[in-house]
Amino acid sequence: MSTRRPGGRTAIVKAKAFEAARALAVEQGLHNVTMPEIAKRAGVAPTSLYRRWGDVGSLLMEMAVERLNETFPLPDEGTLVADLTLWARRIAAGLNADTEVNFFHVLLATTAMSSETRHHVLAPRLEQLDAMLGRARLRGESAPEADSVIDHLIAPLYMRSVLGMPLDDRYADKLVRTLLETMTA
Amino acid sequence: MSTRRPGGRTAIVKAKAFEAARALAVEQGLHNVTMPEIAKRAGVAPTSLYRRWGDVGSLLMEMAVERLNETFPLPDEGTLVADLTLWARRIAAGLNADTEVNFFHVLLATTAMSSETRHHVLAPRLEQLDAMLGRARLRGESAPEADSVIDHLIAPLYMRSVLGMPLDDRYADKLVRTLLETMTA
DNA sequence: GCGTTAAAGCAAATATATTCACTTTAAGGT
DNA sequence: ACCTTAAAGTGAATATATTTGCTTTAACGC
Repeated sequence: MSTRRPGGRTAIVKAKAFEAARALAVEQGLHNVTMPEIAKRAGVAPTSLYRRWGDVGSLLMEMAVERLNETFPLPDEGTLVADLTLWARRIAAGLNADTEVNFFHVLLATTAMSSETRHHVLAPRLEQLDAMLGRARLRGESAPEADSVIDHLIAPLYMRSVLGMPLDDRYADKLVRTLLETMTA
Repeated sequence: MSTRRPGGRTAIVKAKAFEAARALAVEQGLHNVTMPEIAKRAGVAPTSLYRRWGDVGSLLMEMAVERLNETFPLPDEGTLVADLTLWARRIAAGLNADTEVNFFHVLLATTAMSSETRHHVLAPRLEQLDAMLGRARLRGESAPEADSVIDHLIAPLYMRSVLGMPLDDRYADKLVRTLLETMTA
């Protein structure tokens, strides 16, 4: 039988590879990260990385998804304003941090991505967002559509990061306010 | 003396290289485009490309900027709604077109870009936007800040393209409406 | 613990990108 | 037309990424 063996060494290689990839990405930019470099920094054999991930793009993508879920879990604070505010602030902080990879940069940098892959990666997040908005509605709050949140909260945050415009809590809060006002209007 | 010679052959090489780069980018994705491939398709020597642009990223970036300015000049239609609507619809159409490179994809894919380079590339566009909004104000119309246009018109369009969400004229129009309403509110 | 074998490591082969030293072509000034 | 030389081309050298075949290690089931 073919039994998987995700424990011990395998897990260690993955952790070391992801950490090396993250570090290299923030130090020298996503598109300068290569398999041999990751392998060297992680202290593992390049062959192991090629075998498991095929190419740098896939490795970076998996790393970024894992990090996204660990670092930016969708909040559940009891009110929608609180949830949105916390989430927006966290994203702003992450985009500012120079130890963090920008998830959307990775999404774009690893572009070969078929629409299936993209969907596979994004769908769970979208579900979490829907869940967050659903909870708000169950509490009797009025909540915007998920699409509106993407359009007027997430999109501006990432766009500003891409354009090199400053991002802070005040700005994040303003986006939340605009989003909720537009909805009631 | 060192006199430049941008005419004749030099211009032809540039045109052929840009066209080859565009075609390859839309066919196989930005990150699969290589110098040797561009050279082959363009029918020019790889050395010429390396000498002139240094690396693929710079070549793609220059190509994308040139295309952006040719394909999406900022409109001047006489009213702000008309300007914004036309612009938004053009961007939506460009993002849908499978013969067109997505400028922001390039901006991100060629990430090594220093903030100076980024500024250098984006500043002219920002000025054009400011000019467009300025014209509206001179006509006595009330116009949003350039930042708002970026946050609530440009950002959603590109974000939806990245996420693989559908983009059409109706959606573009809706964004324009929301933008102008939010402003007056 | 022990055996099986998934997954890592190693070394060498191959493919691909990039640079270098040099030659040829033709743009722009006279 | 003719010179000068910027810019393109050529072929070979080098560097770097990727693949391949084989060996070693150690995770998981008994």
